[in-house]
Amino acid sequence: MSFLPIKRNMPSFRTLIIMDENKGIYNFNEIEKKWQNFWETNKTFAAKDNDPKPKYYVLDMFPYPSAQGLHVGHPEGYTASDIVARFKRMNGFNVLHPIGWDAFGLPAEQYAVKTGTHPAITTQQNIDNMRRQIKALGFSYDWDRQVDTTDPNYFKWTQWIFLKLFNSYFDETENKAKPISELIQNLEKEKFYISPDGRPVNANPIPAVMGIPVGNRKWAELTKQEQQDFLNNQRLAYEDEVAVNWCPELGTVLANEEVIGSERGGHPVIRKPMRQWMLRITKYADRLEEDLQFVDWPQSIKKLQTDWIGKSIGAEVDFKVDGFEEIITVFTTRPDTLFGATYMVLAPEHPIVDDITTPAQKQAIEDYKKLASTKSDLDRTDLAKDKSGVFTGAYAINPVNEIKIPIWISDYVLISYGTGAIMSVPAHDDRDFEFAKKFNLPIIPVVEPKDDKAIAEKVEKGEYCFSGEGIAINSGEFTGLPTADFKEKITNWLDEKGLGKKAVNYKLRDWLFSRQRYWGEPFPLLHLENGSIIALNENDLPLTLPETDNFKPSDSGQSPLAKIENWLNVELPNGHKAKRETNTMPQWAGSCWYYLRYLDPKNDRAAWEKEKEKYWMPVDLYIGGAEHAVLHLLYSRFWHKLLFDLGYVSTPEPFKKLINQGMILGEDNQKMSKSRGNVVNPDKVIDDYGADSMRLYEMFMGPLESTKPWSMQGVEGVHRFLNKFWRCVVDEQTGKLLSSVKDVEADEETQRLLHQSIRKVTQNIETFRFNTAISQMMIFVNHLIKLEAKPKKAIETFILILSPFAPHIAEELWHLLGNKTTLAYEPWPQFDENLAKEKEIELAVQVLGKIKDKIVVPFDADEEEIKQKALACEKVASSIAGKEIKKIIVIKSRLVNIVTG
RNA sequence: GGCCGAGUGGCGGAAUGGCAGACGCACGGGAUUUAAAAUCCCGGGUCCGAUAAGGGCGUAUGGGUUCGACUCCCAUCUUGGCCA
Repeated sequence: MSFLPIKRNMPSFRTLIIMDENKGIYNFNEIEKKWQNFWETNKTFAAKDNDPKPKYYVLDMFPYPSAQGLHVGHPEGYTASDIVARFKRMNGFNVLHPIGWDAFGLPAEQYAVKTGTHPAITTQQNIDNMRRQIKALGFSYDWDRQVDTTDPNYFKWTQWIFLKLFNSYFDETENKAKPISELIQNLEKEKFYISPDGRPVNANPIPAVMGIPVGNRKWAELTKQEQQDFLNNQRLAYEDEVAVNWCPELGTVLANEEVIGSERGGHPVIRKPMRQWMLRITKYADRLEEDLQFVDWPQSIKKLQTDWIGKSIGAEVDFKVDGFEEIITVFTTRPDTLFGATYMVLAPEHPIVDDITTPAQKQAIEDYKKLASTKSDLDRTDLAKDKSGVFTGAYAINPVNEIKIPIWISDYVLISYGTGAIMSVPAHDDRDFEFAKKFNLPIIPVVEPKDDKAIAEKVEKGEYCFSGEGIAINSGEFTGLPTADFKEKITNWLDEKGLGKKAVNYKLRDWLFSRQRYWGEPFPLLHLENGSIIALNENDLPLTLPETDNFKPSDSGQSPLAKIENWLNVELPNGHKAKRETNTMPQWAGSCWYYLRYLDPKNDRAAWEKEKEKYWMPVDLYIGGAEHAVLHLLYSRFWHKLLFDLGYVSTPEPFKKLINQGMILGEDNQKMSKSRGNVVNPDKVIDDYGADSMRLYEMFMGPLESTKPWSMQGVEGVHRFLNKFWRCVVDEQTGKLLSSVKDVEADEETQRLLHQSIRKVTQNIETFRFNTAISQMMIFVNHLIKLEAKPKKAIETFILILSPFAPHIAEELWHLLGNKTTLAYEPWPQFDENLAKEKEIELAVQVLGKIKDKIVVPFDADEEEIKQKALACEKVASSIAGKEIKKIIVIKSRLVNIVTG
C-alpha cells in the first residue's frame, strides 16, 4: 500500500489519498488523454467526401498562432461549433469540421527583426503549441485537413487566386467578372471599342451602317502603352499611385480598416502617395450589398457591412474655375441644395490645388498641405476637433446661378471619398456649417423644414443648420419643390445642360492589397525593363520567399525583399531582364479562401476539386468573433464572388449562417489583458479541472453571443456536476460500475425528466442556447443521484445527450457500461412528448392579474373543470365577493385569471 | 456625434405576453469527520410581522397598451461594443 499525492478535484488543495481505495475517482486527466488518443488513432472524425449522407459544414474562424497561445475566448466559439458538429454527426450528417492556421502576419516578422529568428521557425513553434492546446480540448476536428496559410502548398493557391484577379475584368453589362483574355479577343475582333473615357463598349451592331460612334477608338489604333494602360484600368488587381496610410514604425502601409488598430497600438500613421497593388472590390459593391439578403447572419453584422459599403445616390456636378480651363467635379447626395452652395472645399491632396492657388496664398497652402499629410483620415474627420482650412485665392462658378464662390482646402474633405471635392452648403450640412461659422463664410438657407415653425425661422436667419428634408426656398425656378422632387428635377436639368449627371457613390474603396513586408505571400508578378508587368504562369507557382536574415524594411518604404538581389532579378527565357514585385500580400489574403482549401487540402493539381466543392459548399455554420464583421467577411465574400463568376465555386455566398461568440472578460469584469493581469490560461484550467469542465463552463457562462466575465468558481461548479454524474455510475472505490446501476425500467418521474431533458437539450442545441441545456442536464443528474436503483438504459441515453458537451467523460462512461466502440456516431436520442408530460400541473389563480391561490389539476383537465376548481378556492371567493365576474381567462398549464367588473 | 446591444438577488444567469429569480456560484445553518477537504440535508429578493402565520413592495427610471408586462410601445438615465 502506498501513499501518493493525486491531483483530483481540489486544485488548490494537495492531499494524500490511499490509492487502492480510490481506483474509481473521476481522473479527468487520464480519461481525456485516453480518448483523445483513441479519436486520433481511429480517425474518428475524418469527413468522407461524397458520402450519401447529407453533409454539414461547421467552420471555425481559424486562429492566428500567436506566441501567447490560446486565449479563453478561442475555445468559446470552438466549443459551440464542436457541440453542433458532434450533434449533427449523431443526427446522421456527414460532418466537415476542420481547423487550420492563419499564420502569416506581423508579430512573427517583428520578432524576426528583433532577434533574427526566421518567422517560419517562430510560426511553426507557435502552431505546434497552439495545436497541442486545441487538441487538449478534445474538439472533433478532422486533423488530416489542417491548412497553414504559410505553407507553399497552400499559398501556391492564394497566388493562383491573385492571378485570377489580375487576369480578370469586370463586365459592367453582365455585372460579373470575366477573363481579361476574352476582353482582349473582343477588342481585337472589334466587337468592342474603347470609349473616350476609357471603357470598353459594345461595338455598334451594324457598324457598316452606323459607323463608329464619335470618339470611340479601335484596339488597333492604340499604342502599346495605351493598350497596357487600358488593361491595367480593367484588371481586378491593378497597380496605382495612391495616398496610403504609411506607418513608419511598422514600416508598412495599412488598409483604412487597419489604421485604427495601429493607432491604438501607438503607431502613428501618415498619408503618403505610393505605388501600390489594389483590388477592385468596388466593382462588387452592389452585389456585396444585395446578396446579404440571402445569408442568415446577425442583423447587426449585415448592417455593418451595408454601412461599410455605404452606397449613396446623388449627382456629380461640374464647377468651372474662374479664370482657368479646369473643371472641378463634386459629388453630392443633396443636389437640391445647389443654390445654397456658398463656397467649395477641396481635399489638400486634390491635384488641381497647386494650379489654381494664387501667389499670395501659395505659402499658406503649402504649409497646410504639409500639416494635413501627417494626419490620418481618422484624425481629419474627427468631429470633436476644430475645423481648419486655407483659402486658395481662386473662385468657382456655381453652375445654377453663375455666382462666384471661394475655393478653400480643408482636411475634413478626403481625397479618397467621392471626387475629393465638395460644394459646401453651410445652411444644411453640419460640418459645412461649423466651417462657415469659423471662417465667416456666407450661409444661404435653401431648405425649409416642414413642421417646426421655430426651427424654420432660425434656419432662415442662418442661425441653425438643418440637414433634413423639406421645401425648397431661395432656389430660383425650383423654389417650392419638396426635397425628393427637387433632387430628381435638378439632376435631369444638370444632365440636359451638360453640367452634371446622376451618380452613385460608395464609401467602400478599392482594397489596398500590398504590404511592404517579408512575411506574406509574394506577388507572382514581374516588372519588365520597359515598365510593363507580366504575371507568372500558373505552372510556375508557388513563388516562394527567399531566405534571408535581414527582415528590416527600408526607410524608403520598400519591402525587405527589395534587398535580396538574387531573388529580385530574373532573366526571362527570351533574354529580357525583369524584377520581381517586392510587395507581399496582406494577412487577409490567406484567410479569404481557407474554407475552400479544407474541402481538398492535399490536392496539388487544383485548389480544390469541383465535385468536392459542389458536395460541401456552402458553409452551413460559421462561428467566430464579431471583430471580423467587415474585414475578413467582406473580403472573403468578394473573392468568393470572383470565383463564382469564373465558375470555380457553385454558390454565390460562402457562409450560410453566421454566429458571433461574445467576449469573455476577466474575473474583474474588465477586458482580459496582460497589463491588467486578469488573463486566464486555458492550459491551467484544463490541468486543474479537465477539458470537459472547461468546455462545459464556457457554455454554461451565459448566452453564446453575450459578453460575460470569467469565474474560476463557476468552473468548479460545472466540475462538481461532472463529478456527481461520475458518481452516479462509477464506484469510486473499485472503479467498477456502481452496484445501484441496474437493468431496471425507469420509474415514471425519471422517465419524464429524461425525456424533458432530451427535448430541451435537442432544442437548445438547435438554437445555440447551450447554457440552458446544461441547466437541464444538471436537473436530471440531481434527480438521478437520489435514486436507489439507477436505470441503466436511462443513464445510457443521458450519456448520449451529454456527449457533445463533455465528450471524454461521456465516452469513458459509455465504455464502462459495456459499449465497445465510440459513441460519436450513436443515433441521437429521440424524445417522446407523452413521456415528457407532467401528470398533474399546478396553476396559479389570479383575480385581476394578482395571484390569489394555486390549484392542482390533471394534465388533461378541460377548461370548465379548471374554472370550477379556481372559483372554489377560498381566497378567490373572498376577493370576488360581491363583484360581477366579467370573464375567466384560462391559459392551460399556466394560470387562470378571473376578471371582475 | 451616429449605429447596434444590454440593464433582473451578493454574483453568472433563467423566464420573450401568462406563477419573476430555473440552474450554477458565493453565503448561513446542520449531518459526516479527531480535524479538515470532498459529500449529503436545510435555508435564502426585499420590507413589515416574532425567527411564525400572513401581507406590502419588487426586473434601471417615468409614462402607456393589455384581463395580465422582465417581455410590446414612448421618453429619460446608465453601461458595453462598433463606427466617425
